[in-house]
Amino acid sequence: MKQKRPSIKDIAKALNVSITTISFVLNGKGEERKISKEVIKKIEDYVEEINYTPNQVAQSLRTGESKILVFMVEDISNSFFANIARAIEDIAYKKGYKVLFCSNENNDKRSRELIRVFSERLVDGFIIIPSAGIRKEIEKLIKIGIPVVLGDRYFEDLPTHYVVIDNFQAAKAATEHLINNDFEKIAFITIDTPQNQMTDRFKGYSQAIEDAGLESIVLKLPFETINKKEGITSIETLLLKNNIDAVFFSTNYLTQFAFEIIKKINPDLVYNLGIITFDDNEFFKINNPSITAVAQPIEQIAKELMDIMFKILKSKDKNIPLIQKTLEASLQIRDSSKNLSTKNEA
Amino acid sequence: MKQKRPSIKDIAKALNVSITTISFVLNGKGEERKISKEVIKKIEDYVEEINYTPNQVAQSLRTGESKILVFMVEDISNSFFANIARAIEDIAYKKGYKVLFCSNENNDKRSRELIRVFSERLVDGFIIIPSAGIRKEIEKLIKIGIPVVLGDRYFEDLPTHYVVIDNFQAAKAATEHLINNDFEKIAFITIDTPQNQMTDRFKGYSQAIEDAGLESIVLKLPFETINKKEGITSIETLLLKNNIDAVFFSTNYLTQFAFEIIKKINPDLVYNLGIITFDDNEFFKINNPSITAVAQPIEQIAKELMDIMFKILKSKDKNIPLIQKTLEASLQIRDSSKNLSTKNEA
DNA sequence: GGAATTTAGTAAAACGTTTTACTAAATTAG
DNA sequence: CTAATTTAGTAAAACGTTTTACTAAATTCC
Repeated sequence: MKQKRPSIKDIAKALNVSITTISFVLNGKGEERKISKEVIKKIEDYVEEINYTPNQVAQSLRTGESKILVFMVEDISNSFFANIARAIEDIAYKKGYKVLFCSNENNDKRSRELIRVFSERLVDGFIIIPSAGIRKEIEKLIKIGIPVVLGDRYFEDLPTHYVVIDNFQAAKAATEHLINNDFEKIAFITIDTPQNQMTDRFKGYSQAIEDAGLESIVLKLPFETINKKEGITSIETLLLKNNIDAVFFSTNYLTQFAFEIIKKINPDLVYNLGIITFDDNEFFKINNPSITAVAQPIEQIAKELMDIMFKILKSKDKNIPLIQKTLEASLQIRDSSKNLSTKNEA
Repeated sequence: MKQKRPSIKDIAKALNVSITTISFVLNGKGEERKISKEVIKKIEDYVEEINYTPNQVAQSLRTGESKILVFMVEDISNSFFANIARAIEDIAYKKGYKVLFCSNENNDKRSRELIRVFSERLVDGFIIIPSAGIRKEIEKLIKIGIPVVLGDRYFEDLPTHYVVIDNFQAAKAATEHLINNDFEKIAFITIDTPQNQMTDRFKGYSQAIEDAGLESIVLKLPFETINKKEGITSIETLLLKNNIDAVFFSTNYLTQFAFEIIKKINPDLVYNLGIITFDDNEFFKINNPSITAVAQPIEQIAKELMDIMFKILKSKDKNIPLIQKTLEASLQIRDSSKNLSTKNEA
């Protein structure tokens, strides 16, 4: 059943030329290598006719390039990562690269396993949203000479190329926006992780709260408790006991998780709370109330990541200086950060 | 800078055995090939020590297998596809396969280009959500002997393996649900395409409407008009002029698109309309009102797709009988399909 | 008109595996 | 004690490219 695809050798036999000649022609080096017009035409025509395409595996083996990149994210089904993935895909295919996606669940063991699978000389480079504990593995990849670019977060003590956003400023601005709208008991709900995208958001919140002389109310949820009873209880407790009037969520899946809880406690609560979330989403726009969100510049992030990747790939052996980009996020102000009560009471 | 990774040859030199022996040992054929315990141990230890991993490209070239699958969807950033992708990824990596994702934008030209890129003997199989006009290309892939499984839709006149859901029943049940809730002017908004996932949904709606003796109100939007002025006008016109009391959207991005318009026309409109959408989403649960949705069994779809793929891969040369699965969707009943007005008026 | 150069290619090695076919030594059978 | 069999491996081909080093013939130079 399985047909044997034609190889260069078959073409050589059919046209009575050497495989070298064919290879040169196919790689556009015909003129340069002084192959005659007629032979070039003959080869091109025949290749067209039998619809020959080179075996990429053989090309890879010979050239050492696979034209495949890995994009490792926390979870490809999360809209933030899925959107970046889409943008990266577009750029990659335009440049003749393919992209292997994988989800590390922000889990070190899984990250290591994935890196191991790929580093077997199958891929040309890694774009990684790293989990907290894979500093060593990243370091090793770089030492071996495989191009690596980190996204969303990085390791403070490991010099790598990266693209992140200014999480401190973004979180500070978001918190200040709530403060300016007369919210006074503003809670910050975040993930309990040492990763700097989260700690910076926390710092931004803290700074704004401190500057305003307000009370800091923070809930740090362990990643594993999301969508679990333990997480639900923590959020319920916070919402009910602390008499808070606003919440700032540090990431999109927290918001999603918390909304279900809020809805269960009291469907009206969502209207009475000031709400801001990190990471924007189509649905926040159409929700009632529409949700104010810190929007990361998805397209730009993807573009910068890929720009760096291609720069490394082009530079081949010689090391290029570190490229570390910090982009700006933008606050999408919507209904959920309007304060409907305080002013009237005053 | 770039270190040369050790190859079998290097191990052979270091241990003074032949590369054949090493290959046998590495592939677990040591005992079978009567290699002595000591040599096996020596090789395994050394491999462990230098952290050797075989070059997958060379393996691929030799064996003809790349352990890479392609998953081609309309748009990887669409939550429906992103979720299937995630499930597929999990299954694939467990079996030692990697997954290349790509988005065809439901566009024939792009689909063809992608198939061309991949069919160059780089991938072991295709899982494809096909655009309308690539029947020929799919046929060619199958003829060449590359495993192909279609998802979400298929070509009526082309015998292929596929996994779909019973769109007719799902749409009929959803429409009947609206009818049972006393909605009487139920509009169906869909994409103008001949693909059977959509035509079946349309048929399901039509059947239910006809059975109930109601008026059929249908808007078929060309794919290109989504998020464009033209599409906005069409939806606005439908919503305003026809005095409809319910809407059934045939796919998630239509719902998203329409909600923005509904919100702009009149924020309260969303509460007064009966609404059902195809494809469920976390956000429909937390929206106000929560949105009734036809939920496709994501995990099951992914599992069936991969089951079929692995069956084909295992069967190697000999053709296996066609596997065509039709799964059931489930209606997630929420606020948006409750009728708040009609009963009271009566 | 011979040397130098250009033209128009080709042969063969290499990339790193897997696998088939072979072999020399040791063991067993009769 | 010889023949047959088993043990413990090895040599070499093959997968399909790219690329380096080569060459024979034609052309140009002076």
